[in-house]
Amino acid sequence: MTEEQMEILRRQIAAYATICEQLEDLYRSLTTQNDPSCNSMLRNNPYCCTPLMTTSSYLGHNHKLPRRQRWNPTAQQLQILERIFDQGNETPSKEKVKDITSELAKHGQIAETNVYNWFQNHRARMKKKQLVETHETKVAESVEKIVIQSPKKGEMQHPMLPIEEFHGRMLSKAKVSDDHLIEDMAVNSDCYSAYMNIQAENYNMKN
Amino acid sequence: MTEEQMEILRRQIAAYATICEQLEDLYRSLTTQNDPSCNSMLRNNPYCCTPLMTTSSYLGHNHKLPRRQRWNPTAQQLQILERIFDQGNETPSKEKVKDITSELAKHGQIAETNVYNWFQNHRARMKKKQLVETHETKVAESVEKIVIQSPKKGEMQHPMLPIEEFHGRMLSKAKVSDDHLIEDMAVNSDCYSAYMNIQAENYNMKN
DNA sequence: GAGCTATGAATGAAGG
DNA sequence: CCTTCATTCATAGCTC
Repeated sequence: MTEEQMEILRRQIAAYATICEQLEDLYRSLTTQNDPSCNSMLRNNPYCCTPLMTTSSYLGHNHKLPRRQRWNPTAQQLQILERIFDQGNETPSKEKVKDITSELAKHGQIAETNVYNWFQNHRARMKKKQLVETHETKVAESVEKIVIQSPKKGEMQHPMLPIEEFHGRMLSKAKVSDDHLIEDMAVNSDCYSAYMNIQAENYNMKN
Repeated sequence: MTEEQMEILRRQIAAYATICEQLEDLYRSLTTQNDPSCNSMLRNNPYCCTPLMTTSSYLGHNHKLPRRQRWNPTAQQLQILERIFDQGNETPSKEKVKDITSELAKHGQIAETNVYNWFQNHRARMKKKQLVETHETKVAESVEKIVIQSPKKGEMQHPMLPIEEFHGRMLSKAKVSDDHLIEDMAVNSDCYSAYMNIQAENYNMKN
């Protein structure tokens, strides 16, 4: 086989490689079912991407497997969305969604469903986050009131409270019902961690 | 403060750090309240994980106190999760997640969110793996049956089938319904890639 | 210490 | 709204 024949073969292969990619795209655009294997069909095939297959540049254009993408808010869009969300986080009406969408369209590609979904998701997920923040606030306040204020800054007046005594002090202030007791046990273990670390830092500051 | 005192303090802190983790686990095993903050109590506490906390090796065993930026299942937990997954890999309900979480809490730090995420990820990734394997099996079988057996080894009896003809041969055997037709289009693009590469390799072997 | 893979987590989207 | 899925991001752990 002559070098010229090899050259022809390479061109042919390159051409077919592109056709394959186009077939993949066609498949993706036709099917309504998302098929994750689709994306990696060529990539994971041991027969593909052999040295010969890298010659797709023979076709003259660098074909870049376009992927169907989901909306990704730009930084500006996010900023605006969060601002609107903060000033009244009720679900916006249809009219409001329209307005917001046209506003955001100035800063990038967007559709009304994107806005709607964003508010739904953001609201639900902020709500969950709220639980975490509530918990952390409890820890911070408890440590502030019960632990930090007792020793003077920069020194340790009493060496490390035993954990039982520490919990006793915390629980005596916190217990309301059994449920609350259990919850406060968790808060207390955090508080005690904080307590220990602060005490240790105080030691360090003296050295 | 003498160095000896510091040493005692460090040991004490390390011991209490472990106690705190155990308290956390206890809390998780007792509560049925969905509390996503639980997992990140120590992690998100600004007072934790200060330099002094890295001295946990003082406890004698090399428990390296990973900073737990994200949950890492223990071997036992993984084993249980996979067992549960295998006996019915539908997404577990909220109640089920709670039960599983309590069960796993006996074997180490965990939160309901972790369990939920694990099932989501595991299910999705098993499914994807399955599809890829199915696809690759199809490609291998098709290439074996239709492509490789036709030319004799080391030579090419007919130069490169045009892709239309190739697809015609493949589809005539594969078509069952419209859905299957579409899917097999994708398989065929892979098969043709394989076909081309094998033919090309045959050429190369002769040189 | 720069890539690579596995995988925990975050997020856009869809359906009920 | 709530749940769930598909996809993407991020990083811990590994290899060279």
